[in-house]
Amino acid sequence: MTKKPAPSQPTPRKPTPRKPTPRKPTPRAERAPKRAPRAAAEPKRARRADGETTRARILATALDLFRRRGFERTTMREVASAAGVSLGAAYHYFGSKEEIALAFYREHQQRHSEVARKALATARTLRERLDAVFTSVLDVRGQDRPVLSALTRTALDKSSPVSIFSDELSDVRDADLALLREVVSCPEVSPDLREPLALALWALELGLVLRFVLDESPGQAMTRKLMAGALDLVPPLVTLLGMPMMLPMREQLLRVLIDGGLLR
Amino acid sequence: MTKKPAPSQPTPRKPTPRKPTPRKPTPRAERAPKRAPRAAAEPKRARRADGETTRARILATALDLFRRRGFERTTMREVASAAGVSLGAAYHYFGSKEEIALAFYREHQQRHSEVARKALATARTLRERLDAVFTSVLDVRGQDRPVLSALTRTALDKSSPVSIFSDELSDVRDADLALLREVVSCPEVSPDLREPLALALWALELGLVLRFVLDESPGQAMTRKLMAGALDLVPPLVTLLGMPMMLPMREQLLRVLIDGGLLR
DNA sequence: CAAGCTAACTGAACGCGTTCAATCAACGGA
DNA sequence: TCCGTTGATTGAACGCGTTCAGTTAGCTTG
Repeated sequence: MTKKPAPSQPTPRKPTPRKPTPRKPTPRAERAPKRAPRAAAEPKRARRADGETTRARILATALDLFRRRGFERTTMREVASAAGVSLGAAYHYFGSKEEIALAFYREHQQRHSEVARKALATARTLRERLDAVFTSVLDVRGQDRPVLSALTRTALDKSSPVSIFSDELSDVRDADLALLREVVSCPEVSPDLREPLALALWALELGLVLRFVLDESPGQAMTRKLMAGALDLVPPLVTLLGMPMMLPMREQLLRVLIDGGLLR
Repeated sequence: MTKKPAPSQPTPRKPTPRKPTPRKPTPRAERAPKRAPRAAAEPKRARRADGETTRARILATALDLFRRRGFERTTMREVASAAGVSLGAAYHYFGSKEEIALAFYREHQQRHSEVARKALATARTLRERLDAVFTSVLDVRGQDRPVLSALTRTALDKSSPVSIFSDELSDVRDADLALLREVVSCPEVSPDLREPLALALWALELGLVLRFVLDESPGQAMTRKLMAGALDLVPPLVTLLGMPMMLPMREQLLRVLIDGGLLR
């Protein structure tokens, strides 16, 4: 059933590009240990799973397939059937394939924050602190480099909700920036220089990760060297910027960043 | 005809992601004025057009549709039928939809080179010269900003032949870099600083264009301000870098760029 | 002129992401 | 007890990019 032949219109029926995404399952409260109320002694799986569980299962299955086969080569049909649900069910929980990738990226960011903060705890100098964050970001990203390289293509697309610049990912951005704000919170950096420096370091991190993802040298040795060099360069640069003769330039730089909508 | 039901394999039949692109029509030599040898007096269009012409027609049609409807909303079927050819013919000349976009991008680069070089001819100071290039890039890109914003997503994808970093676009990259090398070829910049500075300015240009494409402020005023600020900042920075006290830092920076595979 | 070759061209079919009308299961009142 | 609501779930269908087995037109060569 579900007839809808209507072969009269060969023109595209969908004028909107792709933006609906009005999904919002999130049942919010976990419903007790989950047991059938009538046939309480039934050992086999509940016929109707609760949403949270199914969502988690789809996500885990998808991430596993992404890692093993890559993002592009994994189809939504594979994800659905490997997770034991129908294709439609997958779309009930995730608005698009990219939205699953977003969850993937979130997981990465979280792991990075954890590892980096642990390393930051014992780091004293600016160089050590920056090293803690940059090394850990490459280490964490390195485990899924092939998958990430397939996702860079969506990272810049502002029409996609999966862009680094989208509102949906603002929390990830903020978490990353927070990490770098911690890095610059040390006596070597004068307070009024901290905010713009954190921003600059965030941009540097983005570039470094991009270079890392594209780096085909064995073990990504190129990017590791680049990182080491950047680490050596930043502290002297900060010292230089802190000198009194640099004040006019510093003020100009700040004005530019603010006028350009990048700061404050 | 052309039967091939084979419904036995629900698994994807195409293990390779998408990379063939072995196209190479280019008949190379234009075949005389093109006229039917037997019915010489026939006024209607030749039944079989020559490849170059058809290719150009498809390209022009596609660019027009991209500009009017956007890249995503334009389908290959629309392009083909608007150009008066079959779908297959379009794929005979262009390996993919993105490959047409690549031609689009090439056209942009060419226009930019022309405009910028004209402005460069009368520019003396470093600031004026950089202004010539940066202003013209925003002016040229500005005309197709909406279309370009749909293409940023492919710009970073190394698996796509349309990435800025792909071999297919190396000529465009080189042309852009050449422009910036011209910018730094002035007495204000010491010769050994020119190459790394050109590279840095190229990166700055990329970032500026990205900001421009994402900039939703009216007239992209934000990005224009940002550009003006950057223009004010670069010459003093160059002067500073040229000072003797900066020599060790300069050498270190150079070593880093070379080690990181970004220079030389 | 026939045979052979090659580039131009065709359109049906495929696989994939995505949509949607419909069905089903569980719960909360009346 | 039945009814309405809500969310989980299904799978057929759609549109699109892309592929490919053909066909056709125009040439070169014998």
